[in-house]
Amino acid sequence: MKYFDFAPVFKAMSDEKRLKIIDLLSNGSLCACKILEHFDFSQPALSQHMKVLVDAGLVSGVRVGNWMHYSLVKEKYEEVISFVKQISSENKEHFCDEECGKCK
Amino acid sequence: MKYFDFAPVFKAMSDEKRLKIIDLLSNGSLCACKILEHFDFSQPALSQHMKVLVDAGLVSGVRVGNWMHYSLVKEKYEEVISFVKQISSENKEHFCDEECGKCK
DNA sequence: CTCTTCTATAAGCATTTGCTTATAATATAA
DNA sequence: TTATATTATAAGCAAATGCTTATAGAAGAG
Repeated sequence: MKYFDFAPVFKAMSDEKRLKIIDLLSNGSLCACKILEHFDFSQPALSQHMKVLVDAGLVSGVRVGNWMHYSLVKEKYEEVISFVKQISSENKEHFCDEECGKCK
Repeated sequence: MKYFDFAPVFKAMSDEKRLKIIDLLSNGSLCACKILEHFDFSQPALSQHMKVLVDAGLVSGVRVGNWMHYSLVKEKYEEVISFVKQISSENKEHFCDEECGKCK
């Protein structure tokens, strides 16, 4: 089942600061140094957060000279939305379609 | 910003087994013992997973005699969907609406 | 080249997570 | 009551997470 692929995506979204980073990037790309201004932690900490977001496919980064420009991968959020719709909806194939015999 | 409230929800969804539990419950409620049949881990491990899902508001549990009947809180998934839409969409108020001065 | 700026990586550490086994709590049945 | 079945909690442990400081790498300016 493809939801195995989404666990790392939700893990990347399970941190308040990373959600804030996503929000910051929603109106357009920003360089790392600009994102860092919104937080109290160190530059390496941000670099690690960005790596988590990039590895999850939620954010992409391109180097422009000395700066890393990060931006949202919009399609990924569409995928997340349709996944949440699918996993929570009835009338689809899933693992347990037999009755629960134990529970009377 | 309300996305601070969603970090725990995504944390609950950041585990493959818990996503599988959500999928199992999508066609109707199941008792814990029936859910457990789909996994290799112990009964206490499942109990802890269910607690995470219930605490996040993704699943509700009611005791029926000896059994706990778990079911999805459908509205919560609608909330998650609209949150993902909102956080990834442009043209909304967010933290950083000034230009990135450093990045020329 | 050297120097500076921006970003990434390495190592260390405290906290959290996810499991285990053992035990307790809850509810039914005899 | 006692016995059984289902679920929850406690304690312990290995692995993962998120931060720190120190260092390294990458790119532009002089």
